[in-house]
Amino acid sequence: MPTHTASLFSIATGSSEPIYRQLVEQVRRLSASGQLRPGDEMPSVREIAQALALNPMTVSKAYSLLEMEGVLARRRGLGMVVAESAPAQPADRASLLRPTLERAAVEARQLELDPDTVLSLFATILKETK
Amino acid sequence: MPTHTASLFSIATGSSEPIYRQLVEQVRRLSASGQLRPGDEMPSVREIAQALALNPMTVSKAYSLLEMEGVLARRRGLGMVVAESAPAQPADRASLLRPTLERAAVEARQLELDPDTVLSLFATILKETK
Amino acid sequence: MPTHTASLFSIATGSSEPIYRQLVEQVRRLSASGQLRPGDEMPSVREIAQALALNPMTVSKAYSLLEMEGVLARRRGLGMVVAESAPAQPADRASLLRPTLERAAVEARQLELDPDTVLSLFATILKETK
Amino acid sequence: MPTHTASLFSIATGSSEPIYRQLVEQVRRLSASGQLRPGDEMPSVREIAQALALNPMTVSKAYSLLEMEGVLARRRGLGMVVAESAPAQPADRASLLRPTLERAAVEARQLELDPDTVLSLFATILKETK
DNA sequence: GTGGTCTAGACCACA
DNA sequence: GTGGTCTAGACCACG
Repeated sequence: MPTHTASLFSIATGSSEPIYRQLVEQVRRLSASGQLRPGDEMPSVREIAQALALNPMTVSKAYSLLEMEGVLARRRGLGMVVAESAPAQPADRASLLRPTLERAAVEARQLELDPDTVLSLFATILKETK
Repeated sequence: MPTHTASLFSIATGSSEPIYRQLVEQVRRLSASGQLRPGDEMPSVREIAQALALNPMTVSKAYSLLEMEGVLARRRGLGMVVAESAPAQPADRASLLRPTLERAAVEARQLELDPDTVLSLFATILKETK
Repeated sequence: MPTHTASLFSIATGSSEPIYRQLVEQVRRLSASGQLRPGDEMPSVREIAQALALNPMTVSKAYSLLEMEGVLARRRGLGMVVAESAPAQPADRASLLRPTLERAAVEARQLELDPDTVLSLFATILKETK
Repeated sequence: MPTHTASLFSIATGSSEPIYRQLVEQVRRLSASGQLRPGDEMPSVREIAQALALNPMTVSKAYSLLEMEGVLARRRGLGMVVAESAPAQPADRASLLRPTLERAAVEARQLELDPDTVLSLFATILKETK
């Protein structure tokens, strides 16, 4: 199933997070959650670059990294597709979230915040985000 | 009350986060959590630089930013102290944690993870970190 | 509209005012007076550094402060531009001059100088400066 | 006539202007305007330091500079007095104000402000300050 | 003693 | 190409 829209992605050019990394992580998550499935065709570099007003090199760099990771595969003359071996197990999904949660835990400890307080705050935020 | 130890700080030189920013955020959290209180004398630039094997200018940059933020105050010729107006309310402490939690919530949603799963994972990580 | 000349700036290396601050204040005034307009590309750090025979880090420090102030914006990998939100109203221009005028007024009062004398002296100086 | 009060001076420790320089300039102006007259005894270093909560070295540095300038004179065993030769002509008084006015003129020019606008603004400020 | 500024020169991340 | 970070080492102003 081809993926026609470049609007899959939402890029914050003002963010401190590099653009290419935003792209990489979004594709990684879309793949892990099954919203992108093995065999899906990715939009071309040029298409994404134009749609998001980015430098094509930036998009290309993201694709290259995703290819090295095994999330995407390059099909000569056909563009990039989601790799057949792309992992989508729940366990992996959770592991993608772990680094951010660990960072939050460290910050909470430095702030000497009570774990229960932190958990209930996080629960509230999770509901707001839903 | 003077602050004698430069071991207040733990720096990860290998991190992608700039050293001066690690220092800024640690002081900000120590102040917000009340571990540094208004009037406390900060260790001198040279002291921290030597203790952490950093260039004095790196430490100085962190101090300058903290002064601009209003967390620290400069006593000319005498060193830096925690500013009298430095905020330390619990509400502020939680707000310092919010951005990271919000980011985690967005990532969880993109991964289509169940909120309860996420919360229990976070609870586990909080215990590990304690 | 790109800004081609680094000769926008005039630096007094002998002054007691730090170079980076001279740069900051000049950009601030050029922006407030409309000589630099939102979207204008600033000369690169290296370009200014070479033109004025300064260390690039000195220029970079000025740019960083201006970015924090919201006068300039960073386009990653592309250089700095004048921020869209940079203020340029006449009211603001006058307010930028006020502190110096207030200081002069206080000094005049301490010297017990007649206001009319002071004003005519200032008028003369304004003509000389023009 | 002895000068008993150290409250002659108002020091802003938070100002960017060095304390010793604030002292120097205030004495200079008080002398130029005749509020301090030749032969007047100045408060002792210790007295000023205690009254204003300053480091005695800071006060001493100011006195030394004023002595070098010829504004004050040291009378062994008697402390500092205002020098007999201390100038108080109106011309000198105005010249003490000139640097600040020149700075204001330069800033006004850089802001491309109309001289008449600047003058009327200054007139207003002078009235407020009176 | 304190912090502030500047230089020269290196390396990195980003587009 | 762009700006960001860091080091090593110097000098200065302040108290």
